[in-house]
Amino acid sequence: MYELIYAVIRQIPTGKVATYGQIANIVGDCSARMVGYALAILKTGSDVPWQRVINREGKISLRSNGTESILQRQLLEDEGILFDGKGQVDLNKFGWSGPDLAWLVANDFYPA
DNA sequence: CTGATGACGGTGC
DNA sequence: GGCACCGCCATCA
Repeated sequence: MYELIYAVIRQIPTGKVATYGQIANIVGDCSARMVGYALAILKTGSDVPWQRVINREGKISLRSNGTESILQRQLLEDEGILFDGKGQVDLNKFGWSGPDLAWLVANDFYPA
């Protein structure tokens, strides 16, 4: 059911990040909460780069656990994404512009 | 079936 | 600029 959301997230290139709202806007048929929930039920070992999805503040969203946020940050830094002193990502620099138009058309995401 | 919850976001104060 | 509230809708109890 969340394949649609996962498919979009998989399009995020290495070294870029996207916000929940961005994903929701691309998918179009769901709210930001759905994106977050989709990642919440995502199990470890998935091929979905969930670490590249952060909130609109450019910060890593804490799960109920909260400890994995550290891992998420390390994964992002390993991809070349830098954090400022407040642990935030510069969306203006690492923000994802969205998937290729060709990909959108191929997946029937083309905006009406 | 009904009510509560949540990796969020936008608006209002 | 920071904080409180409301809306979003699939999942869970």
